[in-house]
Amino acid sequence: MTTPQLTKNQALVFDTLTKAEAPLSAYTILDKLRDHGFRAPLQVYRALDKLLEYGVVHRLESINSFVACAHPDENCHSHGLVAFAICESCGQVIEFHDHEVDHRLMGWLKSQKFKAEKSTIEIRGHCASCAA
Amino acid sequence: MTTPQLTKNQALVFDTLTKAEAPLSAYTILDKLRDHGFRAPLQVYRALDKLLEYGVVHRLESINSFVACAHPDENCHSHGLVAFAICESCGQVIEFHDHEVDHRLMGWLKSQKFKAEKSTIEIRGHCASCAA
DNA sequence: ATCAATTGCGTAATGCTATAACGTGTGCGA
DNA sequence: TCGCACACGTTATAGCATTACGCAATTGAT
Repeated sequence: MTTPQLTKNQALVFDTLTKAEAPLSAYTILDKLRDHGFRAPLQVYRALDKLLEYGVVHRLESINSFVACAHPDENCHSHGLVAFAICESCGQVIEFHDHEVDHRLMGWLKSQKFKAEKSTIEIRGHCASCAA
Repeated sequence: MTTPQLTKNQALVFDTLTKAEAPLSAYTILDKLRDHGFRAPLQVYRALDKLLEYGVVHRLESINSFVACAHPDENCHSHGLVAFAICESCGQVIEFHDHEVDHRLMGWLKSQKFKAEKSTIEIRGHCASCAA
């Protein structure tokens, strides 16, 4: 699956996330885009939905925020599982793909006859710079 | 760490979660406990905070809900990582502990000099009964 | 070319999730 | 008995997400 041409709103949201150094909440994105004509949360959520669908943005469930995918080149949907380490001090996010973890979890799910659709792996703590 | 005697509110919330067949949101718990004198969200959240601290309840970040721990005997804080499979049809949750996954993730975190504090592994999909 | 279906967009209103900021009562050790 | 820690109760507010409605642009089959 290749990423289609982004619409104006989608491009604005994506650019905002790309330039940010930490995950942003939908409402933070909204505030940053008011000068570009954004007025309501739904404009952000609709763009985010598409960007998530295209796999160029990730949602961080544990902090209700969004980040641009760290692998602009490849499409993230092909990576299987993705894990995130989220620094609670500086907000920085490290993205991680591991086939071992993937394989192990999938094996367990299979043994339970569970059909996986979406997955979330998020570790919160402190990054190297912030861990005093 | 052993679980202290629960207060009245904590016990009410814990019982509600234990009897439920699926995860409950804080507000759902609140509604179920109105007859027992609960009137405000904070009463629920305060009880939940303690129950989470004691390790007898888990928070499911991806669906903003809470479940009683599936291992009443042992204390969940000792298990290291916990993974959940959440059925999007029936709401049932399967809890899972795996040292392999644990070890692998911890290894990666260590290589990044990242100090982990809280972790979330949640897989959403359909359980054996619901996957038509 | 036209009509229908799809998709994106804008706005307002609403609902759900979580916390802040008060103050009260109770038990307990110094 | 004073001070502290902790649980509790209430009100208000902040933060996150969706529902519902209507319009505009695009596509694509007839």
